[in-house]
Amino acid sequence: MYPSSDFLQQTIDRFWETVPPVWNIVRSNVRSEATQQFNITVEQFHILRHIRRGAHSVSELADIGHISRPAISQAVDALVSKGMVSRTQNVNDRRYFRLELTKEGTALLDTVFSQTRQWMQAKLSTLELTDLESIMAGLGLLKKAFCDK
Amino acid sequence: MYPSSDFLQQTIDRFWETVPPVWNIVRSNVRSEATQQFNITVEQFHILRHIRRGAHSVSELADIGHISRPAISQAVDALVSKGMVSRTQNVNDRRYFRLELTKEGTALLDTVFSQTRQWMQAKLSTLELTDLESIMAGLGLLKKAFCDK
DNA sequence: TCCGATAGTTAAGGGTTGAAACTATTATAG
DNA sequence: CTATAATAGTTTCAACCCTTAACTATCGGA
Repeated sequence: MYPSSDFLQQTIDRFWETVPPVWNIVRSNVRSEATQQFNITVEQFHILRHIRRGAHSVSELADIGHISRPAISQAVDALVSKGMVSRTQNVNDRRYFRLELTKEGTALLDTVFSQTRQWMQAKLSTLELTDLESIMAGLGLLKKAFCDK
Repeated sequence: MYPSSDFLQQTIDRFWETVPPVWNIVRSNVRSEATQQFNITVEQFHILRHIRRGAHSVSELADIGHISRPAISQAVDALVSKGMVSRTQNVNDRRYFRLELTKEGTALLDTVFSQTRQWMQAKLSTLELTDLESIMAGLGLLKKAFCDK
């Protein structure tokens, strides 16, 4: 047991007192932006984000977001009927449907994301550069510990 | 603009690619532990945790978790009817109801939390002590930036 | 050709959520 | 000492999310 078990405990406690509340705060900010202006839910916003970042299928989205495929499928369906995402069947392997953002979807994502970014910037701008570096490093390690392999 | 705007962007990007997936992973782990053994949902687990940490009213729980009072109220209700939480009216100010864990609630929380902790320990034990310190620091700053004031 | 794997969907059921309106109780202003 | 405002908490409601299980369609290899 390399890292002292005590310190591990404290880190886990810190996780619990930080991640859920912070995520709820960010989430409700996104919700108010996205819902009021575009009638888009937070989960749908997530999906738009991931599609732009290169996830082009339901399964990929499910893997990345660690959510079940049916959940993704339903959300994508909503986005397609809203005209934010297009779904085109692959010709070579017809099991695949390639998801792409439409022009409207891109515009929506740009708007909501830049508003959210601005809000997050305001929050984070209370910190020094070294603090940001610290957050960057900490999150990177957290991601590594939980998401890798 | 002290911290370079660029680095701020990168930090925000890192946030988005880390927090939601990590939280989903942890969430589904808790869900499978708590649901299968005790028929308790993740949100109810949260509430038990916070009550033990000293939140003894619906409003406090709502503030801490950044969730609406009605949502808390309903979840607490479920926990009371499951016998995990007791609700007693304050004699001096009868608007208040003090929430406490019952013996069963404490036992449940102990079990689920220790299982979750074990699982998280396994994940985090791939890291060095300095990495843990880094996570601890980063999360602390994140909490400060988003939750304070 | 048949069987197993893969992509995705549908169906059903339980939970969550926030807004708005409501009750009950206490504090405060006049 | 009332009228009013503030606070704690609940109920209702409508929309939503997620999971499991079962299903369709398609592909790939034995």
